[in-house]
Amino acid sequence: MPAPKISREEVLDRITEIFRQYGYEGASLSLISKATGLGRASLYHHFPGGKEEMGHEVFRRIGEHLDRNVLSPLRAKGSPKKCLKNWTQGLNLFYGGGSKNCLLGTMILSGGSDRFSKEITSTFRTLIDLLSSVLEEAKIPHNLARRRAARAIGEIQGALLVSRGLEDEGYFQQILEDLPGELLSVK
Amino acid sequence: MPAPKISREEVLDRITEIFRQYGYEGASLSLISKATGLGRASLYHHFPGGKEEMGHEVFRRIGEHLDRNVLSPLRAKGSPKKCLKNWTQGLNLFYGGGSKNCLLGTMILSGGSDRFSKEITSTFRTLIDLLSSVLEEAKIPHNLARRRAARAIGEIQGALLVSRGLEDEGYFQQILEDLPGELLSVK
DNA sequence: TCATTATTACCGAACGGTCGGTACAATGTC
DNA sequence: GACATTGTACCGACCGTTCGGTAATAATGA
Repeated sequence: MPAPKISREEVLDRITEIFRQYGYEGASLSLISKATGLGRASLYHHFPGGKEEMGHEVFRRIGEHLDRNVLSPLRAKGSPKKCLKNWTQGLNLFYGGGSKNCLLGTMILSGGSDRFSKEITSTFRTLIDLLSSVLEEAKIPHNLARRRAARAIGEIQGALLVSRGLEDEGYFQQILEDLPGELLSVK
Repeated sequence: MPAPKISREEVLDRITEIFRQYGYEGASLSLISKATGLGRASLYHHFPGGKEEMGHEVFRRIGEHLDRNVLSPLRAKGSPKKCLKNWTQGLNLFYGGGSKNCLLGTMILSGGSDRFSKEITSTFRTLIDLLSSVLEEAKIPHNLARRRAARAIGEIQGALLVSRGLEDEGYFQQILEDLPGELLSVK
């Protein structure tokens, strides 16, 4: 076989970036072709299922990235406070300090909601489960932990959206800074 | 002149619904034509500027709705607590209990961000200004009031998005219920 | 009062262009 | 030669938009 110009994972990363920026409907094959350097035919060779298959693969890939860069701190041993600090740091990097959209949000509001509802809900659930388990480790009662975790996930999504709406990335950073303290507050 | 089949404001309301559901790019003229009962060509009679003019008009119209149904409680005389309660009630109605997208969020993440950035930022700013002024009336220091108000707007957006992601409208309701208390807490 | 004229509302058909997707021959590597 | 990979050329469907034309009402003048 001829040496691929570019690895499959690298292809997926670039497609991810297009989906993230333009949403599912806005991510045209022309854009994807340009971003990957692959012609239409090549794209269909790698993803016979077309755009929809690309979408599913992108979710798989983003799951890996999320796991490695964002979720891993939540699984690490160490004080909950430290865990959460590392988590928000990971989030900040993952979202480019507030400059990058979240693929989940973009997909939900740009026509991918029906196609990828399974991936979307399960990703949100994983996030909430993991976060709330850290809170429980900090002696926060189960129900409260779950409520706070769910709320925090919403806050992050909202912060990404509003910081874009206000054209002020500082907004995202602010929310992120305050999160660990509020999640662990005894109130 | 022949009697219009449908009033301009009614037309705008239906177009708004399409934009809200499908986003700017996803809202095709065919969809809009179907929703309004007007042929594609007729739409250009009412909106010579085409889809983009429709977008701007939709923002004007949604501004009116927002003002009447959501913002007015914040301007009313009365205890801040009462104001906020009425506000969240208005929000709940406005967003169909969490079942309807927010036009702002949808536009931001579906290709309308550049075209309508002026409308989007100014709407967010108005919301934050008004909300924070209510908090200041409740003796909350200026800076804290502004931070809490901004955070609340983000939470609402996040709640709408995540409730869709989790396919659980209860999530939105929950956030909404807790908001007034947290905005006014002395902590 | 009644025909005439403007004005307005609307639509069918078509424009050039892009969409996601496919058929197939050519290429390069083993 | 076998086979994975790719470029080219193409498809029908739909995109936002425009044009030519029709029909209904309002305003006009005799």
